[in-house]
Amino acid sequence: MAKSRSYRLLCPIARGLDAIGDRWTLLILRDLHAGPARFTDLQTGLTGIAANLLTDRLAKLTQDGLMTKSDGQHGAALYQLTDRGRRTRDILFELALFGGGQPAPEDRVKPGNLRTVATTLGAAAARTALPDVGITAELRVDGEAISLTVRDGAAEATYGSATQPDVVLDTSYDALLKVSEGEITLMDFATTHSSIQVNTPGKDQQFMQVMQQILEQFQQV
Amino acid sequence: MAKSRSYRLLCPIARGLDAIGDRWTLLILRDLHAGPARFTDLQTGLTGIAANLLTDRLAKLTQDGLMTKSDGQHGAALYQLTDRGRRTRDILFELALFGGGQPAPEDRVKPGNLRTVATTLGAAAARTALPDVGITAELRVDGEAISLTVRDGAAEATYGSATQPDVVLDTSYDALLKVSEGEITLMDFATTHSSIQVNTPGKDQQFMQVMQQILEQFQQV
DNA sequence: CGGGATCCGTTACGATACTG
DNA sequence: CAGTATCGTAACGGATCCCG
Repeated sequence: MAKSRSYRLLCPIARGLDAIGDRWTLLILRDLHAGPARFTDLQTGLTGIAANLLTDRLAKLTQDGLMTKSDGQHGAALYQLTDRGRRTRDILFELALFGGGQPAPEDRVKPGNLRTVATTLGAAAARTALPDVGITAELRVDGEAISLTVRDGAAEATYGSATQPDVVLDTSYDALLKVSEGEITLMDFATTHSSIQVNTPGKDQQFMQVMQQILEQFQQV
Repeated sequence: MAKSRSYRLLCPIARGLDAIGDRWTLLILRDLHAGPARFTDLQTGLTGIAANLLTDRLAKLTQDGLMTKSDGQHGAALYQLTDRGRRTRDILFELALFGGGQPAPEDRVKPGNLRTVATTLGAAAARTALPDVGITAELRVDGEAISLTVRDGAAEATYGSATQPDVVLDTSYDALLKVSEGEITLMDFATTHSSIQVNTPGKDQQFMQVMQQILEQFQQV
Protein backbone atom coordinates (compact mmCIF):
# COMPACT_ATOMS: atom_id res chain seq x y z
CA MET A 1 0.00 0.00 0.00
CA ALA A 2 1.39 3.37 -0.98
CA LYS A 3 1.36 5.67 2.01
CA SER A 4 -0.61 8.81 1.42
CA ARG A 5 0.64 12.29 2.13
CA SER A 6 -0.37 13.62 5.49
CA TYR A 7 -0.89 17.22 6.54
CA ARG A 8 0.47 16.35 9.97
CA LEU A 9 -1.72 18.97 11.61
CA LEU A 10 -3.63 18.69 14.86
CA CYS A 11 -6.61 20.47 13.30
CA PRO A 12 -9.56 18.04 13.10
CA ILE A 13 -10.33 19.08 9.55
CA ALA A 14 -6.82 18.23 8.46
CA ARG A 15 -6.99 14.96 10.35
CA GLY A 16 -10.21 14.11 8.63
CA LEU A 17 -8.66 14.83 5.27
CA ASP A 18 -5.70 12.65 6.11
CA ALA A 19 -8.11 9.76 6.46
CA ILE A 20 -10.47 10.41 3.57
CA GLY A 21 -8.97 13.25 1.53
CA ASP A 22 -7.11 11.16 -1.01
CA ARG A 23 -8.38 11.05 -4.54
CA TRP A 24 -11.17 8.44 -4.98
CA THR A 25 -11.49 7.74 -1.26
CA LEU A 26 -14.70 9.67 -0.71
CA LEU A 27 -16.21 8.15 -3.82
CA ILE A 28 -15.43 4.69 -2.52
CA LEU A 29 -17.12 5.56 0.75
CA ARG A 30 -20.00 6.99 -1.23
CA ASP A 31 -20.61 3.64 -2.87
CA LEU A 32 -20.12 1.65 0.32
CA HIS A 33 -22.84 3.65 2.07
CA ALA A 34 -25.25 1.96 -0.31
CA GLY A 35 -24.45 -1.39 1.29
CA PRO A 36 -21.70 -4.05 1.16
CA ALA A 37 -19.96 -4.29 -2.18
CA ARG A 38 -17.49 -6.44 -4.04
CA PHE A 39 -14.31 -5.18 -5.63
CA THR A 40 -15.87 -5.11 -9.04
CA ASP A 41 -19.00 -3.32 -7.86
CA LEU A 42 -16.81 -0.52 -6.62
CA GLN A 43 -14.65 -0.47 -9.71
CA THR A 44 -17.78 -0.16 -11.83
CA GLY A 45 -19.34 2.63 -9.79
CA LEU A 46 -16.16 4.62 -9.90
CA THR A 47 -15.98 4.46 -13.68
CA GLY A 48 -12.44 3.83 -14.49
CA ILE A 49 -10.41 3.90 -11.32
CA ALA A 50 -7.24 1.91 -11.82
CA ALA A 51 -7.36 -1.44 -10.07
CA ASN A 52 -4.16 -0.82 -8.14
CA LEU A 53 -5.47 2.47 -6.82
CA LEU A 54 -8.67 0.84 -5.68
CA THR A 55 -6.60 -1.81 -3.93
CA ASP A 56 -4.52 0.88 -2.22
CA ARG A 57 -7.54 2.81 -1.06
CA LEU A 58 -9.33 -0.24 0.25
CA ALA A 59 -6.23 -1.24 2.18
CA LYS A 60 -5.89 2.18 3.77
CA LEU A 61 -9.56 2.43 4.64
CA THR A 62 -9.42 -1.01 6.19
CA GLN A 63 -6.30 -0.21 8.14
CA ASP A 64 -7.86 3.00 9.44
CA GLY A 65 -10.89 1.08 10.63
CA LEU A 66 -13.42 2.70 8.33
CA MET A 67 -14.11 -0.51 6.45
CA THR A 68 -13.82 -4.27 6.76
CA LYS A 69 -13.12 -6.97 4.26
CA SER A 70 -14.94 -10.25 4.69
CA ASP A 71 -15.38 -13.36 2.64
CA GLY A 72 -18.60 -13.51 0.72
CA GLN A 73 -20.07 -16.19 -1.51
CA HIS A 74 -17.72 -18.39 -3.56
CA GLY A 75 -14.53 -16.45 -3.01
CA ALA A 76 -15.98 -13.04 -3.68
CA ALA A 77 -14.74 -10.69 -0.96
CA LEU A 78 -17.25 -8.27 0.49
CA TYR A 79 -16.30 -4.81 1.66
CA GLN A 80 -18.48 -2.92 4.08
CA LEU A 81 -18.36 0.11 6.29
CA THR A 82 -17.68 -0.02 9.99
CA ASP A 83 -19.55 2.24 12.40
CA ARG A 84 -16.72 4.69 12.12
CA GLY A 85 -16.87 4.59 8.37
CA ARG A 86 -20.58 5.28 8.47
CA ARG A 87 -19.85 8.56 10.19
CA THR A 88 -18.70 9.97 6.87
CA ARG A 89 -22.27 10.02 5.64
CA ASP A 90 -23.01 13.62 6.50
CA ILE A 91 -19.79 14.76 4.90
CA LEU A 92 -20.90 13.10 1.70
CA PHE A 93 -24.34 14.60 1.92
CA GLU A 94 -23.05 18.13 2.44
CA LEU A 95 -20.72 17.54 -0.46
CA ALA A 96 -23.65 16.45 -2.59
CA LEU A 97 -25.60 19.58 -1.65
CA PHE A 98 -22.65 21.72 -2.59
CA GLY A 99 -21.76 19.77 -5.71
CA GLY A 100 -25.33 19.92 -6.98
CA GLY A 101 -24.89 23.65 -7.22
CA GLN A 102 -21.75 23.32 -9.28
CA PRO A 103 -22.09 23.55 -13.05
CA ALA A 104 -21.86 20.21 -14.85
CA PRO A 105 -20.16 20.40 -18.25
CA GLU A 106 -21.52 18.36 -21.11
CA ASP A 107 -18.86 15.67 -21.20
CA ARG A 108 -19.89 14.19 -17.89
CA VAL A 109 -21.20 10.67 -17.71
CA LYS A 110 -23.39 8.61 -15.45
CA PRO A 111 -21.50 6.52 -12.91
CA GLY A 112 -21.16 2.86 -13.88
CA ASN A 113 -23.80 1.99 -11.32
CA LEU A 114 -26.21 4.00 -9.24
CA ARG A 115 -25.04 3.14 -5.74
CA THR A 116 -24.51 6.85 -5.32
CA VAL A 117 -28.24 7.37 -5.58
CA ALA A 118 -28.92 5.03 -2.69
CA THR A 119 -26.29 6.80 -0.61
CA THR A 120 -27.55 10.26 -1.33
CA LEU A 121 -31.22 9.44 -0.83
CA GLY A 122 -30.41 7.51 2.33
CA ALA A 123 -28.42 10.38 3.78
CA ALA A 124 -31.18 12.81 2.94
CA ALA A 125 -33.85 10.54 4.37
CA ALA A 126 -31.89 10.18 7.60
CA ARG A 127 -32.20 13.93 8.12
CA THR A 128 -35.95 14.02 7.81
CA ALA A 129 -38.34 13.64 10.69
CA LEU A 130 -40.73 10.85 9.80
CA PRO A 131 -42.28 9.70 13.07
CA ASP A 132 -45.30 7.64 12.11
CA VAL A 133 -44.36 6.30 8.73
CA GLY A 134 -43.69 2.65 8.00
CA ILE A 135 -42.95 1.83 4.42
CA THR A 136 -40.81 -0.30 2.14
CA ALA A 137 -40.28 1.10 -1.31
CA GLU A 138 -38.31 0.12 -4.33
CA LEU A 139 -36.96 2.76 -6.64
CA ARG A 140 -36.00 1.76 -10.12
CA VAL A 141 -33.67 4.31 -11.55
CA ASP A 142 -32.77 3.62 -15.17
CA GLY A 143 -33.55 0.01 -14.36
CA GLU A 144 -31.34 -0.27 -11.29
CA ALA A 145 -33.16 -1.12 -8.07
CA ILE A 146 -32.76 0.78 -4.81
CA SER A 147 -34.48 -0.24 -1.63
CA LEU A 148 -35.81 2.46 0.66
CA THR A 149 -37.28 1.63 4.04
CA VAL A 150 -38.62 3.92 6.71
CA ARG A 151 -39.63 2.53 10.07
CA ASP A 152 -39.75 3.88 13.63
CA GLY A 153 -38.44 7.23 12.48
CA ALA A 154 -35.30 5.71 10.95
CA ALA A 155 -34.65 5.58 7.24
CA GLU A 156 -32.33 3.44 5.21
CA ALA A 157 -31.55 3.12 1.53
CA THR A 158 -29.53 0.33 0.01
CA TYR A 159 -28.60 -0.63 -3.49
CA GLY A 160 -30.58 -3.63 -4.64
CA SER A 161 -34.16 -4.84 -4.81
CA ALA A 162 -36.54 -4.52 -1.90
CA THR A 163 -38.41 -7.50 -0.53
CA GLN A 164 -42.14 -7.09 -0.84
CA PRO A 165 -42.17 -3.36 -1.45
CA ASP A 166 -45.35 -1.45 -0.68
CA VAL A 167 -44.59 0.83 -3.57
CA VAL A 168 -42.40 0.71 -6.66
CA LEU A 169 -41.34 3.92 -8.34
CA ASP A 170 -39.84 3.92 -11.79
CA THR A 171 -37.80 6.92 -12.82
CA SER A 172 -34.52 8.05 -14.35
CA TYR A 173 -31.22 9.30 -13.00
CA ASP A 174 -31.58 12.40 -15.09
CA ALA A 175 -34.92 13.24 -13.53
CA LEU A 176 -33.59 12.67 -10.02
CA LEU A 177 -30.69 15.02 -10.65
CA LYS A 178 -33.02 17.63 -12.06
CA VAL A 179 -35.44 17.56 -9.17
CA SER A 180 -32.67 17.57 -6.58
CA GLU A 181 -31.11 20.59 -8.22
CA GLY A 182 -34.39 22.43 -8.47
CA GLU A 183 -34.64 22.34 -12.24
CA ILE A 184 -37.99 20.62 -12.09
CA THR A 185 -40.58 20.60 -9.34
CA LEU A 186 -41.39 17.65 -7.16
CA MET A 187 -44.82 17.54 -8.74
CA ASP A 188 -43.34 17.49 -12.21
CA PHE A 189 -40.93 14.77 -11.15
CA ALA A 190 -43.66 12.62 -9.67
CA THR A 191 -46.12 12.97 -12.53
CA THR A 192 -44.24 13.25 -15.81
CA HIS A 193 -40.83 11.76 -14.96
CA SER A 194 -41.92 8.83 -12.83
CA SER A 195 -44.44 6.07 -12.82
CA ILE A 196 -45.62 4.50 -9.62
CA GLN A 197 -46.94 1.05 -8.84
CA VAL A 198 -48.81 0.56 -5.55
CA ASN A 199 -48.76 -2.90 -4.03
CA THR A 200 -50.14 -1.95 -0.63
CA PRO A 201 -53.17 0.29 -1.15
CA GLY A 202 -52.92 3.59 0.67
CA LYS A 203 -49.18 3.44 1.13
CA ASP A 204 -48.62 5.66 -1.85
CA GLN A 205 -49.67 8.68 0.19
CA GLN A 206 -47.05 7.94 2.82
CA PHE A 207 -44.48 7.31 0.14
CA MET A 208 -45.05 10.63 -1.58
CA GLN A 209 -44.78 12.32 1.77
CA VAL A 210 -41.43 10.65 2.35
CA MET A 211 -40.15 11.55 -1.11
CA GLN A 212 -41.21 15.12 -0.61
CA GLN A 213 -39.34 15.38 2.66
CA ILE A 214 -36.28 13.79 1.14
CA LEU A 215 -36.24 16.07 -1.84
CA GLU A 216 -36.90 19.13 0.29
CA GLN A 217 -33.52 18.51 1.87
CA PHE A 218 -31.99 19.62 -1.38
CA GLN A 219 -33.94 22.85 -1.55
CA GLN A 220 -32.29 24.55 1.39
CA VAL A 221 -30.52 27.54 -0.12
CA MET B 1 -2.59 27.18 -13.44
CA ALA B 2 -2.29 23.43 -13.59
CA LYS B 3 -5.60 21.89 -14.45
CA SER B 4 -6.79 19.45 -11.87
CA ARG B 5 -7.98 15.97 -12.59
CA SER B 6 -11.70 15.64 -12.93
CA TYR B 7 -13.88 12.63 -12.24
CA ARG B 8 -16.15 13.70 -15.10
CA LEU B 9 -19.18 12.21 -13.40
CA LEU B 10 -22.66 13.66 -13.19
CA CYS B 11 -22.93 12.61 -9.56
CA PRO B 12 -23.12 15.73 -7.35
CA ILE B 13 -20.60 14.30 -4.91
CA ALA B 14 -18.08 13.83 -7.68
CA ARG B 15 -18.81 17.31 -8.99
CA GLY B 16 -18.26 18.75 -5.57
CA LEU B 17 -14.96 16.95 -5.32
CA ASP B 18 -13.93 18.27 -8.71
CA ALA B 19 -14.26 21.75 -7.30
CA ILE B 20 -12.81 21.32 -3.83
CA GLY B 21 -11.33 17.84 -3.68
CA ASP B 22 -7.76 18.70 -4.62
CA ARG B 23 -5.11 18.52 -1.98
CA TRP B 24 -4.97 21.71 0.16
CA THR B 25 -8.14 23.18 -1.31
CA LEU B 26 -10.41 22.44 1.64
CA LEU B 27 -7.79 23.71 4.03
CA ILE B 28 -7.59 26.97 2.11
CA LEU B 29 -11.34 27.31 2.33
CA ARG B 30 -11.12 26.44 5.99
CA ASP B 31 -8.89 29.44 6.62
CA LEU B 32 -10.91 31.76 4.41
CA HIS B 33 -14.06 31.05 6.40
CA ALA B 34 -12.36 32.89 9.24
CA GLY B 35 -12.45 36.10 7.17
CA PRO B 36 -10.49 37.73 4.34
CA ALA B 37 -6.84 36.78 4.25
CA ARG B 38 -3.64 37.66 2.48
CA PHE B 39 -1.45 35.22 0.62
CA THR B 40 0.95 34.99 3.52
CA ASP B 41 -1.79 34.47 6.08
CA LEU B 42 -2.91 31.45 4.15
CA GLN B 43 0.58 30.16 3.62
CA THR B 44 1.17 30.40 7.36
CA GLY B 45 -2.04 28.66 8.38
CA LEU B 46 -1.37 25.81 5.99
CA THR B 47 2.08 25.18 7.44
CA GLY B 48 4.29 24.45 4.56
CA ILE B 49 2.24 24.45 1.41
CA ALA B 50 4.47 25.24 -1.56
CA ALA B 51 3.92 28.75 -2.88
CA ASN B 52 3.19 27.57 -6.39
CA LEU B 53 0.52 25.19 -5.15
CA LEU B 54 -1.14 27.93 -3.16
CA THR B 55 -1.09 30.11 -6.26
CA ASP B 56 -2.62 27.33 -8.33
CA ARG B 57 -5.36 26.64 -5.82
CA LEU B 58 -6.25 30.30 -5.39
CA ALA B 59 -6.48 30.68 -9.16
CA LYS B 60 -8.78 27.69 -9.51
CA LEU B 61 -11.00 28.72 -6.60
CA THR B 62 -11.26 32.20 -8.06
CA GLN B 63 -12.03 30.89 -11.52
CA ASP B 64 -14.73 28.62 -10.11
CA GLY B 65 -16.33 31.55 -8.33
CA LEU B 66 -15.76 30.35 -4.80
CA MET B 67 -13.37 33.18 -3.98
CA THR B 68 -12.41 36.66 -5.08
CA LYS B 69 -9.13 38.50 -5.10
CA SER B 70 -9.17 42.19 -4.34
CA ASP B 71 -6.54 44.79 -3.69
CA GLY B 72 -5.96 45.49 -0.04
CA GLN B 73 -3.67 47.95 1.68
CA HIS B 74 -0.32 48.86 0.04
CA GLY B 75 -0.28 46.17 -2.61
CA ALA B 76 -1.29 43.33 -0.33
CA ALA B 77 -4.00 41.38 -2.12
CA LEU B 78 -6.95 40.20 -0.08
CA TYR B 79 -8.67 36.92 -0.76
CA GLN B 80 -12.17 36.27 0.45
CA LEU B 81 -15.01 33.84 -0.05
CA THR B 82 -17.96 34.47 -2.30
CA ASP B 83 -21.45 33.40 -1.29
CA ARG B 84 -20.91 30.22 -3.18
CA GLY B 85 -17.63 29.62 -1.42
CA ARG B 86 -19.32 30.08 1.91
CA ARG B 87 -21.54 27.15 1.14
CA THR B 88 -18.64 24.85 1.86
CA ARG B 89 -18.90 25.63 5.54
CA ASP B 90 -21.01 22.66 6.52
CA ILE B 91 -18.76 20.30 4.61
CA LEU B 92 -15.85 21.58 6.68
CA PHE B 93 -17.80 21.25 9.88
CA GLU B 94 -18.84 17.67 9.20
CA LEU B 95 -15.24 16.96 8.32
CA ALA B 96 -14.14 18.45 11.62
CA LEU B 97 -16.64 16.30 13.51
CA PHE B 98 -15.36 13.23 11.76
CA GLY B 99 -11.70 14.19 11.98
CA GLY B 100 -11.97 14.87 15.69
CA GLY B 101 -12.72 11.19 16.13
CA GLN B 102 -9.65 10.18 14.20
CA PRO B 103 -6.54 9.34 16.21
CA ALA B 104 -3.88 12.02 16.16
CA PRO B 105 -0.31 10.65 16.17
CA GLU B 106 2.30 12.43 18.23
CA ASP B 107 4.18 14.12 15.43
CA ARG B 108 1.36 16.46 14.59
CA VAL B 109 1.78 20.18 14.99
CA LYS B 110 -0.41 23.19 15.53
CA PRO B 111 -1.30 25.07 12.37
CA GLY B 112 0.78 28.20 11.79
CA ASN B 113 -2.18 30.29 12.83
CA LEU B 114 -5.53 29.55 14.41
CA ARG B 115 -7.88 30.67 11.67
CA THR B 116 -9.18 27.13 11.73
CA VAL B 117 -10.51 27.73 15.23
CA ALA B 118 -12.58 30.67 14.09
CA THR B 119 -13.95 28.64 11.21
CA THR B 120 -14.86 25.64 13.30
CA LEU B 121 -16.41 27.62 16.13
CA GLY B 122 -18.29 29.78 13.66
CA ALA B 123 -19.68 26.78 11.83
CA ALA B 124 -20.72 25.18 15.08
CA ALA B 125 -22.29 28.39 16.35
CA ALA B 126 -24.28 28.76 13.14
CA ARG B 127 -25.97 25.45 13.91
CA THR B 128 -27.13 26.44 17.33
CA ALA B 129 -30.45 28.06 18.09
CA LEU B 130 -29.74 31.23 20.05
CA PRO B 131 -32.82 33.42 19.74
CA ASP B 132 -32.48 36.05 22.41
CA VAL B 133 -28.76 36.37 22.80
CA GLY B 134 -26.75 39.45 21.85
CA ILE B 135 -23.09 39.28 22.62
CA THR B 136 -19.66 40.18 21.35
CA ALA B 137 -16.85 38.05 22.69
CA GLU B 138 -13.17 37.79 22.10
CA LEU B 139 -11.46 34.45 22.44
CA ARG B 140 -7.75 34.43 22.95
CA VAL B 141 -6.38 31.07 22.02
CA ASP B 142 -2.68 30.73 22.70
CA GLY B 143 -2.57 34.49 22.34
CA GLU B 144 -4.36 34.67 18.99
CA ALA B 145 -7.60 36.66 19.01
CA ILE B 146 -10.88 35.39 17.57
CA SER B 147 -14.01 37.50 17.49
CA LEU B 148 -17.33 35.81 18.16
CA THR B 149 -20.58 37.69 17.77
CA VAL B 150 -24.13 36.46 18.21
CA ARG B 151 -27.03 38.72 17.33
CA ASP B 152 -30.58 38.19 16.14
CA GLY B 153 -30.12 34.45 16.14
CA ALA B 154 -27.13 34.61 13.78
CA ALA B 155 -23.59 33.82 14.83
CA GLU B 156 -20.29 34.72 13.27
CA ALA B 157 -16.69 34.05 14.17
CA THR B 158 -13.75 35.77 12.53
CA TYR B 159 -10.04 35.70 13.06
CA GLY B 160 -8.86 38.88 14.76
CA SER B 161 -9.69 41.06 17.74
CA ALA B 162 -13.23 42.03 18.60
CA THR B 163 -14.21 45.66 19.06
CA GLN B 164 -15.47 46.33 22.56
CA PRO B 165 -16.09 42.74 23.55
CA ASP B 166 -18.53 42.06 26.34
CA VAL B 167 -16.41 39.14 27.40
CA VAL B 168 -12.86 38.00 26.82
CA LEU B 169 -11.97 34.35 27.25
CA ASP B 170 -8.37 33.25 27.46
CA THR B 171 -7.62 29.62 26.69
CA SER B 172 -5.39 27.28 24.71
CA TYR B 173 -5.71 25.39 21.45
CA ASP B 174 -4.95 22.21 23.30
CA ALA B 175 -7.84 22.73 25.70
CA LEU B 176 -10.22 23.53 22.86
CA LEU B 177 -9.29 20.34 21.05
CA LYS B 178 -9.73 18.33 24.22
CA VAL B 179 -13.15 19.69 25.06
CA SER B 180 -14.38 19.36 21.48
CA GLU B 181 -13.26 15.75 21.41
CA GLY B 182 -14.82 14.97 24.75
CA GLU B 183 -11.58 14.39 26.62
CA ILE B 184 -12.46 17.04 29.16
CA THR B 185 -15.85 18.37 30.20
CA LEU B 186 -17.15 21.79 29.39
CA MET B 187 -17.01 22.62 33.07
CA ASP B 188 -13.42 21.55 33.29
CA PHE B 189 -12.62 23.56 30.18
CA ALA B 190 -14.28 26.69 31.52
CA THR B 191 -12.81 26.54 34.99
CA THR B 192 -9.33 25.07 34.87
CA HIS B 193 -8.34 25.60 31.23
CA SER B 194 -9.71 29.09 30.69
CA SER B 195 -9.84 32.42 32.37
CA ILE B 196 -12.61 34.87 31.69
CA GLN B 197 -12.75 38.64 31.85
CA VAL B 198 -16.16 40.30 31.92
CA ASN B 199 -16.44 43.82 30.55
CA THR B 200 -20.22 44.00 30.44
CA PRO B 201 -21.56 42.73 33.76
CA GLY B 202 -24.06 39.92 33.37
CA LYS B 203 -23.03 39.00 29.85
CA ASP B 204 -20.88 36.19 31.11
CA GLN B 205 -23.99 34.10 31.70
CA GLN B 206 -25.08 34.50 28.11
CA PHE B 207 -21.58 33.80 26.92
CA MET B 208 -21.30 30.55 28.82
CA GLN B 209 -24.65 29.52 27.41
CA VAL B 210 -23.38 30.17 23.91
CA MET B 211 -20.15 28.30 24.50
CA GLN B 212 -22.07 25.37 25.88
CA GLN B 213 -24.31 25.19 22.84
CA ILE B 214 -21.34 25.48 20.53
CA LEU B 215 -19.41 22.74 22.24
CA GLU B 216 -22.46 20.51 22.47
CA GLN B 217 -22.38 20.35 18.69
CA PHE B 218 -19.29 18.23 18.98
CA GLN B 219 -20.83 15.76 21.38
CA GLN B 220 -23.30 14.24 18.97
CA VAL B 221 -22.20 10.65 18.63
C1' DC C 1 8.73 42.10 2.87
C1' DG C 2 4.59 40.51 0.47
C1' DG C 3 3.25 37.99 -3.62
C1' DG C 4 4.24 35.44 -6.51
C1' DA C 5 7.02 32.76 -10.89
C1' DT C 6 10.36 29.19 -12.32
C1' DC C 7 12.87 25.07 -11.96
C1' DC C 8 13.56 20.33 -10.73
C1' DG C 9 13.63 16.01 -7.98
C1' DT C 10 10.13 12.99 -5.97
C1' DT C 11 5.74 10.88 -5.44
C1' DA C 12 1.26 9.53 -6.69
C1' DC C 13 -1.82 8.65 -10.38
C1' DG C 14 -3.66 6.34 -14.71
C1' DA C 15 -3.58 2.89 -18.31
C1' DT C 16 -2.49 -1.44 -19.76
C1' DA C 17 -1.02 -5.99 -19.22
C1' DC C 18 -0.75 -9.96 -16.64
C1' DT C 19 -1.76 -13.72 -12.96
C1' DG C 20 -4.05 -16.89 -9.38
C1' DC D 1 -13.50 -12.22 -10.45
C1' DA D 2 -10.07 -10.06 -7.78
C1' DG D 3 -6.53 -8.38 -7.71
C1' DT D 4 -0.72 -7.61 -8.81
C1' DA D 5 3.03 -5.66 -11.78
C1' DT D 6 4.91 -2.42 -14.72
C1' DC D 7 5.68 2.02 -16.55
C1' DG D 8 4.83 6.64 -18.64
C1' DT D 9 2.82 10.90 -17.09
C1' DA D 10 1.02 14.44 -14.16
C1' DA D 11 0.90 16.57 -9.73
C1' DC D 12 3.26 17.67 -5.57
C1' DG D 13 7.10 19.60 -2.52
C1' DG D 14 11.08 22.31 -1.74
C1' DA D 15 14.17 25.72 -3.15
C1' DT D 16 15.47 29.59 -5.52
C1' DC D 17 14.79 33.70 -7.86
C1' DC D 18 12.21 37.83 -9.31
C1' DC D 19 9.54 42.13 -8.98
C1' DG D 20 7.04 46.02 -6.88
